[in-house]
Amino acid sequence: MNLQEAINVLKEKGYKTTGKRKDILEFFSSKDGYRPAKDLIAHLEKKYGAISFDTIYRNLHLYHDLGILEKTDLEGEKHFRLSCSHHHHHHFICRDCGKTKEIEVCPMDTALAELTNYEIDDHKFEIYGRCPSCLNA
Amino acid sequence: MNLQEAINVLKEKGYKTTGKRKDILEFFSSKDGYRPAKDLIAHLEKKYGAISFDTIYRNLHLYHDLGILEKTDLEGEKHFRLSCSHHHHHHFICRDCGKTKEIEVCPMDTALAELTNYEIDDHKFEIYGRCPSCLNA
DNA sequence: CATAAAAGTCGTAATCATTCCTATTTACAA
DNA sequence: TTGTAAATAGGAATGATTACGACTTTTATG
Repeated sequence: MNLQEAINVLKEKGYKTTGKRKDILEFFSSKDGYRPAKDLIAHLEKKYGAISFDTIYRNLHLYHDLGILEKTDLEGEKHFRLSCSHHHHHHFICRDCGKTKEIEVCPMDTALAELTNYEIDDHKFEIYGRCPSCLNA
Repeated sequence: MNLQEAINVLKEKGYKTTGKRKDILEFFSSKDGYRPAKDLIAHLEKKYGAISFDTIYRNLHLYHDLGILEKTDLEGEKHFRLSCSHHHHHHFICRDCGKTKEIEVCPMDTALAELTNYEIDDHKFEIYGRCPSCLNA
């Protein structure tokens, strides 16, 4: 999903497109990895001097509910990135820079065979480590 | 890993086996799912009336470092369970009762082919939902 | 046993991410 | 342009976790 698509989703659903909402989307569309709220706060404070936590977290949740942002829990902090909605896949996540690489393999189809009579809501397959550019630096 | 094995690991590494350390291990060996610190605190308070956070978290970290406990991040809370060290596998986790079911399939071998030049430290494959007994209740 | 050093624990304060609250401001439809 | 529901500000509250100095227990050793 890109910036314009995200704004369209917002408008279609009847949400207002405020300056800060656009700023938040621009922030994530300029990154290609998972980012914690604190990075977003730091970014917006450069422009506005101060920003309400409420604005940050309300919009992060809204975007997540609308499918605009993906979320993952990394060491007690929620991290977000723009959804890559084109197809189902998982991520390698660099623990230094937060950048992600798509992993095409998904083990759910075989795993489901082991889970008859279970209700499945969600699943997570993530690989952690260091990406080539962080290894060289 | 069972209670006695865990105590052995503790002794082998030169750590003292105090009453509270045994209590903590007994707590986890009596459960078969991931439990948050707050459940452990509630359990120990029944016996001791009050317990220091320091004792709880210090020992949870120690056990995790020693490989006695496995850890996962669930909605901003760290959850722990006794390691099932016999072989590599993953878990289904019930979001109601916390109980887990082992999943044998692991996609890492195929995923690694997509990650040449990456340093891989860890990976997580978890399936979330509701277990049969919670579905019936 | 006695005992002392090391390791563990206590009680509480501090920290950090996140949530909550009320007053004020803003986007946008009419 | 204006009315109003939605959004934001500013800061207090919450909940999990970490930190710390003082005190207590475990365990090795004589």
